[in-house]
Amino acid sequence: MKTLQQGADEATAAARDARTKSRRKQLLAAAARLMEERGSQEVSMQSVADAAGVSVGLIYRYFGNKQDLVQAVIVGVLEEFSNRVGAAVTEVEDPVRQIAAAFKGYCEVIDENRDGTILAYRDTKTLDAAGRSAVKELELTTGKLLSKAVLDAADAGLIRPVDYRIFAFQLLMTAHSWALKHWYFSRHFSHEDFIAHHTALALSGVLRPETRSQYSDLLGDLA
Amino acid sequence: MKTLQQGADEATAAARDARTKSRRKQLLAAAARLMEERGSQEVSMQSVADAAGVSVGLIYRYFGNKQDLVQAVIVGVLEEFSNRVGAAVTEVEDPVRQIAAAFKGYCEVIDENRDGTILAYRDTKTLDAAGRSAVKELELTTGKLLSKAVLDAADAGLIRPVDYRIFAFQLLMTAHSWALKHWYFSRHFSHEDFIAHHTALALSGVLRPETRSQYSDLLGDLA
Amino acid sequence: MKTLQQGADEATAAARDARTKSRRKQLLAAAARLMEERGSQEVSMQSVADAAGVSVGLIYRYFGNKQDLVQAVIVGVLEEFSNRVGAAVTEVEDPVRQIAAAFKGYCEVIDENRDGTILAYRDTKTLDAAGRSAVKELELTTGKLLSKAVLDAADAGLIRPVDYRIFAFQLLMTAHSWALKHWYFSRHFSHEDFIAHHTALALSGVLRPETRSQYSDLLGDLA
Amino acid sequence: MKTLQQGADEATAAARDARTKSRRKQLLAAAARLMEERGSQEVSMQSVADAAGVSVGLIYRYFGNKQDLVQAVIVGVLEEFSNRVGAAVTEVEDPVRQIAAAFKGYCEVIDENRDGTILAYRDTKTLDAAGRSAVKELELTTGKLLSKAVLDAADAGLIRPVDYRIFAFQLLMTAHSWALKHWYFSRHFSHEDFIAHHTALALSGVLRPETRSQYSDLLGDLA
DNA sequence: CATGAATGAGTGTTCATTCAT
DNA sequence: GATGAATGAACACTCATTCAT
Repeated sequence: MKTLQQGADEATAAARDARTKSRRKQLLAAAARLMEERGSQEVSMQSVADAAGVSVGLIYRYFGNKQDLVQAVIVGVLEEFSNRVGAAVTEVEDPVRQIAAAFKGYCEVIDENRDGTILAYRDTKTLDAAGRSAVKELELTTGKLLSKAVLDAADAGLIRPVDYRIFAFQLLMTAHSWALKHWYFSRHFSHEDFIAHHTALALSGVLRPETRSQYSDLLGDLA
Repeated sequence: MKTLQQGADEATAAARDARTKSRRKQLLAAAARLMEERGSQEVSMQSVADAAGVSVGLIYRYFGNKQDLVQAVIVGVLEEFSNRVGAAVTEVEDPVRQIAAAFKGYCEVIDENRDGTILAYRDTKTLDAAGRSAVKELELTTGKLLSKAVLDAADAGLIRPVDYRIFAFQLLMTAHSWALKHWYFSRHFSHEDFIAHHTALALSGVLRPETRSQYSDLLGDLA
Repeated sequence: MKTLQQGADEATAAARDARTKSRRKQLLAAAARLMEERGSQEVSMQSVADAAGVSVGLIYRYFGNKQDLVQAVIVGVLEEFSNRVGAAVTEVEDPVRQIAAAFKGYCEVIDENRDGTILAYRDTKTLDAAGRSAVKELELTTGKLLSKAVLDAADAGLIRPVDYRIFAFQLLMTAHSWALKHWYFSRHFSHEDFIAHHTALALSGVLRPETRSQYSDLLGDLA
Repeated sequence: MKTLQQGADEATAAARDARTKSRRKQLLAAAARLMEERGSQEVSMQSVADAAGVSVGLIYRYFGNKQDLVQAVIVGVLEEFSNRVGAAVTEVEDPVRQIAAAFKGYCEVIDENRDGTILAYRDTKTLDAAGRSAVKELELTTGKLLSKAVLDAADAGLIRPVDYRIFAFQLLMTAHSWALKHWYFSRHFSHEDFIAHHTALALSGVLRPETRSQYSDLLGDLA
């Protein structure tokens, strides 16, 4: 049985924990906003503090040093990517349509956080070995969501015998390219068109002739 | 008619010009080496001077400031890319094989300068508007070499009606991905395999059914 | 006559007082350990709190600021010195042997707290005027224990007419030097040898020729 | 034979070298003044720069970091000590009078740089292992000047068989004590008296009975 | 043309101290 | 009494840039 004091201690400990978590989030959000805008190197700890409305010293209670903060921002971005793609995949049954859904989902997350994507590309190099590993791990996790769908489609005999890693990572890179080459693509295509074109192009490369007709809605002009 | 003095002046002017150019190259080479290795932010002007065996002050005679130097390095990298890809394209006749040749050429240049590729991705953002424009322009130039081949193939009725910009930029990005995701691809594929797989995948997506057989050597397992 | 309440108040007041004192001791002990190890400048208030198992804020209830804490640590060290030397002196009768006993006692206390000795030397300067005075006062107190023995020996006609302050402080400094120059002395002498040599040297300088033979046990080779 | 250019190069190189040396001295002097006054920890690099009339950055061209600067200051102090004591010793013949001269010389240097002495005591601990070694080495060097005289005196049969290291280091510590306990000694003694008293006390401890009369001028009241 | 000493604003980081709980 | 989150001034150190020589 708990004494009153223990109950109170637990309550305050829980409250403190909650505050700690929200502080972290607040700092992370401020840092993410600035770093996505300018790149981590151009963001000083002081500017993060200012943006978050706290003092510099406080950041160091939540993140050991700047590199830790940068890593947390990047990991945060990638985690959200992974979560949302996971959700997108599970909403469909047909493996080929799963591929399309995952790709679409990924493209959409990327679009909503283009700056985060670019940040991950630019600043992963500044992390230490552990940080880089963590980032790669997350990317692999996301990649596996796609690989799974590709393997399922292959097992079902719906697609040609393509190397699933080549194909899956190609899709990932394509999604990234919307952020990385936005200056070019956005000049010529809406994001929907970009997704449609690339979905068609990718599937057109792997679908078996006899199954193409089932997916003519995805193939567009390439049907 | 030229006086002797004028002749002498011209001669020295020319000599000076030559010396200026070689100094620039020397500085650029030193800067490129260091920046590709560590990223431009991690390279100090002093370290460039040391690597080039000159004084810091001298760099400022050839490049207005650090950003100028970074820009010159990146532009240098991209120019070499462009030149070498141009050479690769013109060596074949068949438009489809031109596409394959250009892609292969690009991949090879990228492979030989993976660090330069990454540098261009990481540090273009630090340039001013003019610098970024210059870089984009160069990338477009390279892209056009591919686009041209794609359009020719389409005109010849060899491929399906794919958007040539989507397809061409896709090939560029794929080549880049060898550098950008080298940690992943090199784990599973030799560079030759990487090229072969991606060539097959890309062409498989656009070749018309009736022409596929002509290019079965390029399509590999996807033939 | 005391009311029950008053009695209770006194009891709790006494209890509080006791708790206060033990808290002070606990903090002081933690601080002393750390500061003797690393020097006061290298010890943060947070690290003292951690070592004592309390919060930072609590330290400020017992010591106004860091300087107060440092001062209390140093004073504590010196007080212990004084107490222990006092005990050593009173255990002998013969004034000359008192000198030797006091010196030996002091050397032993120093040896047992070499770090404390060094701390007092290093960090007294960081104290304010009041702190420095307090420290000097304590040192004088200790010095007087020796001076007294010296004066007694002089009164008894056992030693030459040496300036007692010069002689007494010399002994103090010699004892300190075991801590201050430990890197040197410990390389060549055990602590017992150190004491023996210095006792002999010091007494040899002041003993009258006619009394030397009584103390040949203390004079060693110098007898 | 030297070309004109080579001659010019050498001239400028020499001039630069001279300027470099004087800059170092200037910075060292400024740093020494401040650090002797307040202790190295209380002196910021900025304050050294200000005192020397230069910018902070410049200090780092001459001293790798703050610790290097502190070490250079302490070493500078000790080197001067050593030099000046060396000069004092060589001016006399009689070994016993050499001891007295060296001690007197040392006391005088200490008196002229009491703050430097204290600095060496306080801040040697903040140096790294290499720095501490360098400092100890210098102290040993100075110690040897005294040891030599002591050994000579022993060889000449002028003094009792005292351990020369104990005796020599005792003299060093005594000289130091003028700086370390200046608050006490200066209250009671002029520096001359301090030297006279301690010379007498030290020699009285080691002189053989039959030689005392030769040095009655040094023994004072203890004669 | 070439040097490199000199500048000084700016960075990441620490830590004594306060105060709401 | 006791906590520890929060503050912010201070620090050591870096580096792009300038300019007298």
